[in-house]
Amino acid sequence: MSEPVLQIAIPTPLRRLFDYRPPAGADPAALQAGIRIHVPFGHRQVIGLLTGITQTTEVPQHKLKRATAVLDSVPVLSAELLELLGWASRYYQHPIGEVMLNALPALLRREAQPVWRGSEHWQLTPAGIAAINEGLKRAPKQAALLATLRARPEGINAAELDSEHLNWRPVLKKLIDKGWVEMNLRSTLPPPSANLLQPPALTSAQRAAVEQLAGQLGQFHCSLLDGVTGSGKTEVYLQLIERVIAAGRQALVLVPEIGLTPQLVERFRARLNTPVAVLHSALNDQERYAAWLAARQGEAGVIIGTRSALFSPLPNPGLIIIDEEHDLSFKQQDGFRYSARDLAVLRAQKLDIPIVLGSATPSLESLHNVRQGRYQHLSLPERAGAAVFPRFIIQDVRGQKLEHGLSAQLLARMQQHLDQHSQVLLFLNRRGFAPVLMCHACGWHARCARCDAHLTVHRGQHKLRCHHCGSEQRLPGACPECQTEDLLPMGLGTERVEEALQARFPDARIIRIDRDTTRRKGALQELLRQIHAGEADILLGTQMLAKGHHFPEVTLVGMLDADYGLYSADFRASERMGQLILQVAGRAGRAERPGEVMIQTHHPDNPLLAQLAAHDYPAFAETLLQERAQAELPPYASLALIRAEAVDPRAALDFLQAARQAAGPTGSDQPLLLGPVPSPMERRAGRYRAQLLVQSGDRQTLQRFLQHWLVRIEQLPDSRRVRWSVDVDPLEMF
DNA sequence: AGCACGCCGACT
DNA sequence: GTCGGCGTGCTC
Repeated sequence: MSEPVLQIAIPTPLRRLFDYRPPAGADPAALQAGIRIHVPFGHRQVIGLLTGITQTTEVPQHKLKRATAVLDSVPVLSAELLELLGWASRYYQHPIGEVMLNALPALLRREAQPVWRGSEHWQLTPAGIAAINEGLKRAPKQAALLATLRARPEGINAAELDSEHLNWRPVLKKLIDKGWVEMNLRSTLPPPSANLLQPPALTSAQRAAVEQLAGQLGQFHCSLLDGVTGSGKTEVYLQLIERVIAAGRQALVLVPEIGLTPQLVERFRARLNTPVAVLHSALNDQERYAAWLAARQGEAGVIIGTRSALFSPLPNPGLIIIDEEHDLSFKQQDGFRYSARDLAVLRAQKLDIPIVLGSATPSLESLHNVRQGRYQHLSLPERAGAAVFPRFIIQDVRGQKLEHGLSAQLLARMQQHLDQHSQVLLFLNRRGFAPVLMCHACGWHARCARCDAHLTVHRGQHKLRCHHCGSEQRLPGACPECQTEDLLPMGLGTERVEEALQARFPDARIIRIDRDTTRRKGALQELLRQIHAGEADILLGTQMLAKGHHFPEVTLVGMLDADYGLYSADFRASERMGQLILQVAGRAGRAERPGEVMIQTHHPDNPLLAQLAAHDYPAFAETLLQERAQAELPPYASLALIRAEAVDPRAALDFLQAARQAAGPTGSDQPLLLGPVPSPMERRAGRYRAQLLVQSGDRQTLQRFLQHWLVRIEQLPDSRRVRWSVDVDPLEMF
């Protein structure tokens, strides 16, 4: 009898599995698909994943090696996940070994037998409690930290402290030295709260949605929960999850990167009678492994996380929720370029459980799926509570003299709202002081040495910075070409608007929120706290300000420049602009004072703006869908984008040209190849970039084509001298 | 991607 | 004489 052959996924960019003989003396019963296994690979030992067992192999006997050791007694990937990942590897054309191993927590990728040591958290000691009662007048920082600790008798970890305190470590050290605080290691998730909050009353639409969805638990259903901002989608999720937990099953909740805030997690923990495992980028490897274990052991009834949490083990699957399903962060933008939203739908289907895609501004893809009858449509048309929709004002700024980007009308309205002690929110999707620095004498522009881009002026830090490669230099005092000291910052950024606002409204307290003001850990949380505490009058920011946060005191929203999305090279720009405008608008308005949204534009007659202003997202989406259908773009066609980059100016284009040749003749039943062309920003970080677009009306056709074509591309002589990648269903077209 | 092998230039 | 440059080839 011959030995079985193990098919192993190896973390390498090679697009295949590798065959091995079983480890010496291995128990055949121990060789289950989904276990990790040590194997010799080339000249090193690696951790691979057993995906299957066969009896035959094409590999010649002399090449076939013996695996070294079985590492797991229980599979780390269930059959269900193995199948999903195999499918994803084929669909996204990404090497199977990288796909499989990436689905595991880093600790399992690296270590044969990781040890869970527990995560650090801190608690007050009885002496600490006594100290608070005595009062600490001379040490305000210590007092503040003690207050936080007192509010969390079950203990608080580093990530949570980061969100509430700046530079807390030295202060904490003092408290530990005094014996007021002790560090403990927690081995499991915090247990569910002893006194859970009661669910609030639902609106009729919320109740209808919950009932409809609850009636469908136990089998696959994909529903689009189309709920305007403020309509209470989260409450629908919570009540649905309560039923899933009551049935002894698990719910997986995926949220966008910026959506996963401590407040959201708190809300889940305060309501749900189950341990909640949280997976996000700020976790260290130990914490990530702990959350993964809690999911796999079924201890966590809810797993909430960003994109990669999709691959969490779910021994008792009951429900998947994708919140803000239109959000771009569900698509990974490098390496394994998967869409967590799309794969989640497939996972739910394979698990035969329901999935809910929630959004106030659904993606055109999802709306299309509703029309095709693939998704069920549930809508929450009203804002919960007494909140009213804001009124839109389309402000024509053509020919107007703008004061640092602000029209007279917007300034006047701001004054009105500020006089009524309301908050005003201004949105400008450009950070820094000015996007261009020009010499008034000779016309010189500050350009990045490594990119085809202007350098942005950051006046506060006296820097010129490239927003594409991150390089920076001192702000010059004089033109490097003609030495004239007459350099003009041109155009607007949030920093400049902030300065202008401060001059225009000297008494207003202004808070700017963009990547520059929130870089420090915990800085965003602190600014948000100030806003909620009413310590701000004007909020100014980039899209960070638009997503996920709720500002009940804001009654006026101003979009300084809505035009960039209307006529862009990227066919998705207008969809995104619309979603952003409605999201920003959703920040305004509450019971007593309905909000206003002023949109400054040079295209006041654009029908898309009119549809948004009428709160008619369906009509807006319909217009865009018709455009997409006409242009044969997604969701009416499938796309794949091959990107290439190289230091040599011609290499990327030449490589893609060769790739195009390698595709052979294109018939009418074959996908269309468009390009290669230089990328919209050809040079970035010192590399020249190009792209080749593949388009087909049929997904399957595109799949089959890519599968054969990529093998040929890999055999091209330049395929190792040029950095290249495939992006199936690309969202960003450059 | 790693990693080793291999064949030509300037060094203790 | 050899250290090391990165081209080329392989990974069951």
